[in-house]
Amino acid sequence: MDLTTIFFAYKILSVTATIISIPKAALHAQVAHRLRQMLVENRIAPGAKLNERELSEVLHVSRTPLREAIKMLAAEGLVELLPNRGAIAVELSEADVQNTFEVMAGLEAQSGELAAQRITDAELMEIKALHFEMLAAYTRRDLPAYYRLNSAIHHAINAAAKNPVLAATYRQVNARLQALRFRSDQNEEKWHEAVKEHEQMVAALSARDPAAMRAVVSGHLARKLETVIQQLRTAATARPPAKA
Amino acid sequence: MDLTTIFFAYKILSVTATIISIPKAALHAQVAHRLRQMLVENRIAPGAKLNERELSEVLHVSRTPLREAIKMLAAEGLVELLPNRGAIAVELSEADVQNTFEVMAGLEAQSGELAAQRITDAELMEIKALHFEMLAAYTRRDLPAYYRLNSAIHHAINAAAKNPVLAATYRQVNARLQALRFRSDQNEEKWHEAVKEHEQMVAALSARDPAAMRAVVSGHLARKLETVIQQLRTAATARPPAKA
DNA sequence: CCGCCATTTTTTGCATGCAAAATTTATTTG
DNA sequence: CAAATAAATTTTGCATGCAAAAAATGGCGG
Repeated sequence: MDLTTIFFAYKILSVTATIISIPKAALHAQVAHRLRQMLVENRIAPGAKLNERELSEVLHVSRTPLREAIKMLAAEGLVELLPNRGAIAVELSEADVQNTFEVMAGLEAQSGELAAQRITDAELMEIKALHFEMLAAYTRRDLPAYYRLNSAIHHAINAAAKNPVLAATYRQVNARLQALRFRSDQNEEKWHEAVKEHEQMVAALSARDPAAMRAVVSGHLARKLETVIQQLRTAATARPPAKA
Repeated sequence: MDLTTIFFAYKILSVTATIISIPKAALHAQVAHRLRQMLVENRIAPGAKLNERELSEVLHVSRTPLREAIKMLAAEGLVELLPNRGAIAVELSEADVQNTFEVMAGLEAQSGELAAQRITDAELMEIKALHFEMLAAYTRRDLPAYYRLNSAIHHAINAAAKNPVLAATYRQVNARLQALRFRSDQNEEKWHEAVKEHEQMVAALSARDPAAMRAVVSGHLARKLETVIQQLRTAATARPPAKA
């Protein structure tokens, strides 16, 4: 066997990889992704320390790519760096939650406003379909399915706004809040309100009415904030401190 | 001399450091700061490669903290990571610039809206003072001073909005645009318009009129986008490609 | 002379090593 | 026994080393 054969084998693999387009992501990127998930799913509690040796063993990587991933998460606002003391998962105070929600509300309102201007008929139909699926999940009181569809709808609205920068900014700010919502159970009445607000969103999008869409989305987020704050307070009284 | 003396000396230093509060920032943070400056000031051209060996020599650090800093800048959207090929300074297409400006406009509009609701008399007075200083700079056609004061006013409005998360998000998105504005010379007519719009902002803040403030800020940003796009196009025709 | 392929050189990405700082544990003293 | 200090341990932060990938160089045939 000659080197040419090896070379071509390599080329084929390389091309295949390029076509599949995910040959293997860089290690630090993989680690960042997994850590992000762990943070968002509350598998790492807010305030908990990120021990480098420990995590490098769990994730089967050396400390170098792990540390690079942690720096990225810090820039994203998911962890906080303490000089000479490593990193901890961000712990949002009630004020932090309010401020973050305020920003989220602004971003979603803008997203909705733009979507109402730019949405295509195909996109609108798909959102309507998702909306009906969500109604089904609501009727069954299937919370996981409801969340999944709710998130899909918001994602679809973002896509319809046709602004990738806005979508990325939204995702980044939203990531910090995901950890909060992750285990939030629904109040029946609020849930009903939320569903009705979603109806109004679909109506505003169908009417291509940006101002109406902004108003509905803003109100929707304001109520969501209320719900989260309530849960935050009851949770805080039940379980005083946060630990690693 | 005994160890106790050493211990107390350490404690004193430590406390002093805490009071002064900048004993020495972590190396990766310093590097990130310096790189950020270099990118924003166009000392690293858009599209240019960030050579690790080269930069580590210039900045007098090893590659490890440098790489950590680059990862942070990537998360901030100032550089782009190319798998196995390092990082390059982001190069914004015209569409990117439009999308980024759209987000900026939304954030500034919200910031203005909130500021109009929450600004204190003291803050308002300071903004008015800065505004007069800016008028002085405009009258002298002192562009650097004008920019500095313009930026100070926007910063003050952000502060008056009393939302640190919004301010941080604003800063991050704005950083990507700074590189563009850095060497933009002013068109006399547009400049005059901008100054008039600033007058309207002060008026809206004084009147504590959130809706008016949002409208003025939105218009202001829309015009700024126009100016930047114009300059981008003339610059693009003058100097076709970007190089390292 | 130009394009293509093999070889060399450079560069990136990750692992490891080592010193300084922080934390924990042990010990001493009032 | 408690407070405080000293020693030991752990942990972080940075530098260096090494393998793999990419880029640059050089040689070959057309």
